Amino acid sequence: MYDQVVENRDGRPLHERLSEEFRHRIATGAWPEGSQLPSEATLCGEFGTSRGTVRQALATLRNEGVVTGGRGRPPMVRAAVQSQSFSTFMSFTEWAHSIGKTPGQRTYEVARRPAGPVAAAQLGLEAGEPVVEIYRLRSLDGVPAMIERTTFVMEAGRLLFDFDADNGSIFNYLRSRGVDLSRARRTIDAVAAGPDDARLLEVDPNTPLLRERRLTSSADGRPIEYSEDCYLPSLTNFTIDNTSESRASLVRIPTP
Amino acid sequence: MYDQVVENRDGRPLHERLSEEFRHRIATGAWPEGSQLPSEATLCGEFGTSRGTVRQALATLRNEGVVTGGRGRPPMVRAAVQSQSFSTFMSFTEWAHSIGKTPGQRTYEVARRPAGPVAAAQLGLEAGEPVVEIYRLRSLDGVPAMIERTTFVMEAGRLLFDFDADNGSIFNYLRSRGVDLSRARRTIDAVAAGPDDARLLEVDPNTPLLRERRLTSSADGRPIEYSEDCYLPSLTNFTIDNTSESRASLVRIPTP
DNA sequence: AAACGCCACTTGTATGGACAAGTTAACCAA
DNA sequence: TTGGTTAACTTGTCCATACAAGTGGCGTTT
Repeated sequence: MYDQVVENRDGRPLHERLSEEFRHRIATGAWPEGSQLPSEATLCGEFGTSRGTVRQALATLRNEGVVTGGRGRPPMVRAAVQSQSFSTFMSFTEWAHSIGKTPGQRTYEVARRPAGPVAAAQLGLEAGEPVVEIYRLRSLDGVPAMIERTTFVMEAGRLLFDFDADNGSIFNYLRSRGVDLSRARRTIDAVAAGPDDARLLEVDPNTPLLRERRLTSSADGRPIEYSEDCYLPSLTNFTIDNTSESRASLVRIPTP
Repeated sequence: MYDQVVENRDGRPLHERLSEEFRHRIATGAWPEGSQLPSEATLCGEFGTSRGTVRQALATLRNEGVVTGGRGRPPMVRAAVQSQSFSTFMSFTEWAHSIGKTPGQRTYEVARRPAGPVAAAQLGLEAGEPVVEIYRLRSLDGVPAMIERTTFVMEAGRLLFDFDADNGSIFNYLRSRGVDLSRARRTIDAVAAGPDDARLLEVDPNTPLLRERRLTSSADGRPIEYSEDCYLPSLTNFTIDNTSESRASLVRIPTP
């Protein structure tokens, strides 16, 4: 019955396809929130795999916070915020589509200029080295939602002059051009809207904004992009589930 | 040589002691950031355990983002923000100590009163059911840092009348009294400081604050506490590392 | 009826083996 | 010297097994 899950030897690991199937069952309500899911032995029988593989699949759901556990206790489906894939979390465009809204953008500037001190420090450059900066307003269903100030190292930035910044996702474009974007460090705080941002977001100056500073790097740690994104908190915020079983990946830190 | 790690059969699982030892080596610089750590086979030999156990220990470090991997590629120590344990993340007092600062608090109110609509909805109560509310100013090294408005269900709240709220950690106190606090959902956004909060934090009204709304529950999902904590963003912010390998546990969501 | 103990079942922990897939370095050949 | 191939090594995946530890239900005993 579920042979298409197991037989599909397209290279994807088995435990990955299993965890995907489990996620799908939870999303569709086949395994409702709060219900206890089948025992590991049952799942082994259903998919014809070993227990280790089933446990590996369940483990990925566990540290997404979707499934609880406990010795002797059957695992339960937990009411958790649904996790987002890396690309959904990185790309405003993809995120907007995933929540059923239409993303928009208006680009005010694409410029090659010497790096400022903050961006240079984050990107590991000397202040004054050339970078590409983009200044955009992002909207959801036509309503202004976020201001984006992004600084790219030249390696990635030079590609942007061939890109219509008013049309689509920079993240997906750069990926398609072979740029390795696979790590991101986000720091979240609050700032008052400056006069420019306030005008674009159509709010009063000094309105509090939710700021996300993001340093995106390649797999081997070379910085590619530094961005300061200011969200209208009435439209967007950030959520995380924590449990006592796992160490927190989101951490509270003192400002230097 | 490392027999004390393996031989210590005090009930703690072996893979947990291993991952702790690994974390310790990274923290002390025995395994410097950016270096590649010993092969799994080497670690098996060193600790006398099987490969599965070593891999399980490494896996916990992996989804904290501390260690990278890859087939054929030796695992490397990644420059990541150090993770915080659940209790460090939950308890302002414990967090302050972990960063070498002295926590302070000044309690302005401990009151039993009917639940307001927001707290009641979050805690799953009828509006008007009795709850215990606490209003506190938290400080770091004597400097005001955060305003805390917490609402407890009576089951936990009744214990607080026996507690000196100006002295120590409510979280640790409740835990010691047997209250099960093991899950938390945090939502982060930005708000303008109201007149009361501004006066206590010694800032101008309408200064942007970093707001964390937190619903803490027991293991089986019963809500215990709902809190709205407003941080001075100049002193505190939140940070998270993301990679393309894992689905994001921190998610961006539209405000209802 | 309540308390207790036993037992089946479940998950957590740990071991061992096997193969696949990728990396690195040494080696040989042109 | 340069290029490509090979071989050793490493990690990812998957399997099978065994035992420990906790849960819940059943039945007996009190």
